[in-house]
Amino acid sequence: MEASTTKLAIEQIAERITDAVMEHRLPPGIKLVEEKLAGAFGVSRTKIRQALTLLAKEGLVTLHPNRGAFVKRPSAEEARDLFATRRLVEPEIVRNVIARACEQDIARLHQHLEEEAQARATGDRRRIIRLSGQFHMLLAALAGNAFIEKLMAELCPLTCLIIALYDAPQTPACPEDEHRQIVDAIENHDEAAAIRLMLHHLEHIESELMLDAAPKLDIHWETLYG
Amino acid sequence: MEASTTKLAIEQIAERITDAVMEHRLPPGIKLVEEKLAGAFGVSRTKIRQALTLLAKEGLVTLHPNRGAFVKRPSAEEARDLFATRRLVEPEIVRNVIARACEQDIARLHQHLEEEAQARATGDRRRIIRLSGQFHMLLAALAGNAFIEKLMAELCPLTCLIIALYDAPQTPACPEDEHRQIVDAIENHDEAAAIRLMLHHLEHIESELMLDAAPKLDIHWETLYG
DNA sequence: TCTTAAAAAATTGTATGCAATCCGTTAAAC
DNA sequence: GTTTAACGGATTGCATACAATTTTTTAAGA
Repeated sequence: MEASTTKLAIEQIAERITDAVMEHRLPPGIKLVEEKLAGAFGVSRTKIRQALTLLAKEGLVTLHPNRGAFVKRPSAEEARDLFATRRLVEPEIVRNVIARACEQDIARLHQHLEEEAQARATGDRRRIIRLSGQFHMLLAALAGNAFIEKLMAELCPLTCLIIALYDAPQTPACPEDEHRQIVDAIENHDEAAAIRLMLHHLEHIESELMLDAAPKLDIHWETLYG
Repeated sequence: MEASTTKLAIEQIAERITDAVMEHRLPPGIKLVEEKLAGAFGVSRTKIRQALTLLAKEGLVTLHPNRGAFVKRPSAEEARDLFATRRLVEPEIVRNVIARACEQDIARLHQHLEEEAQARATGDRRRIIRLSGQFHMLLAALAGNAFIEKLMAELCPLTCLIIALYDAPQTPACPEDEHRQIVDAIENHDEAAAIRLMLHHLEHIESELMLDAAPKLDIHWETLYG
């Protein structure tokens, strides 16, 4: 979120804020002060304001009138709705990818798995979390339906947020081989297996959350910039 | 789109523009000049601009840098993607409504059917088109999943747009009884029938479009305000 | 008459300034 | 000591002014 020399479009600003949320650098509930962001990005408040309305539409940010913008704190019910939606949509994504993917697409998937493995090897937890989400966004992109792709582009950052809020203290990040197994099944055109693995993967993520417990209340200022 | 005395929030501005699109008052491809809208709504361009970025995110408007905002002209491929998405999502909506709907919800559905019948009786074609879309939005709202509701709130106006672009010249609006039959099946908790009717309804709408022909090219200025 | 070039008008992109609102602090009252 | 009121600073909401860009108009040339 450091100032940049090139002029940023509002979508790019929104994207950088989204990345920060996905990497848990901006925790749920934190206030996004317009002037601070304007300074950080080297633009006027006008553009920040537009970026924030965009993010609010996306659902990543909550706008309280006259009080400002805050990173969303999804309720447990929203979290359940989100996973229900993903369980509906992602099997369809898998079906479409199997039906449409060319060699180049498969190569991109392998490349992504490689990046994930690398992030795991270096222990870069933030990158691991973001890449985990982006795996599903990549799949959605390869499925070739613009609306479903856009939906997943919203649901994935929100999922990261939910994990930040409801994750058990010392849960390890999603096991890498679940992603790899899904790619394997896709490559083998084994639709049933791919869907089963995807659903299992989603249920696995959701089951490790503590959706019945109260969400984490406080922002962990000490490690915010750690 | 006339000027108003009360101060409009940007969401309300976006909503009024959406309504105008749904009622085919703003045809696909038309340019939305910021100053004109600002005058019409009695606000400054700043707010119009935010409303337009919102609508662009929603997919109802296309933003060409330095050239302005235009009501979207969805391609045939986008139209097919849209219906594919609706065929995926709306059966789930029907399932959830059957599982969750209380008497009050059913009453709202009946009330809506009544409004549709009334619009049909008075021959108010614009209102018929908008209400047809809003029937599906109402169902989505009753399904109780915020993400699916939001998705449908985007897909329905776009569907109206697609109908404006690809509809056969003298196709009558969707037969009313298809909506009524769906509500009947929901009331009877007949999930299989409700889903079958919904899919049939969607296929019916899509099949009457001329997605293989070139979209209507020009804006019909003569009847724009007719 | 058609094409090209230049000037003018219209429109978008961005920053800034000011009013309205909210938040935290201090002071007063009970 | 606790609650309430009022002040000052900070922040948001909005309109406006100006720069950058595009579109339209006008004029000249082939």
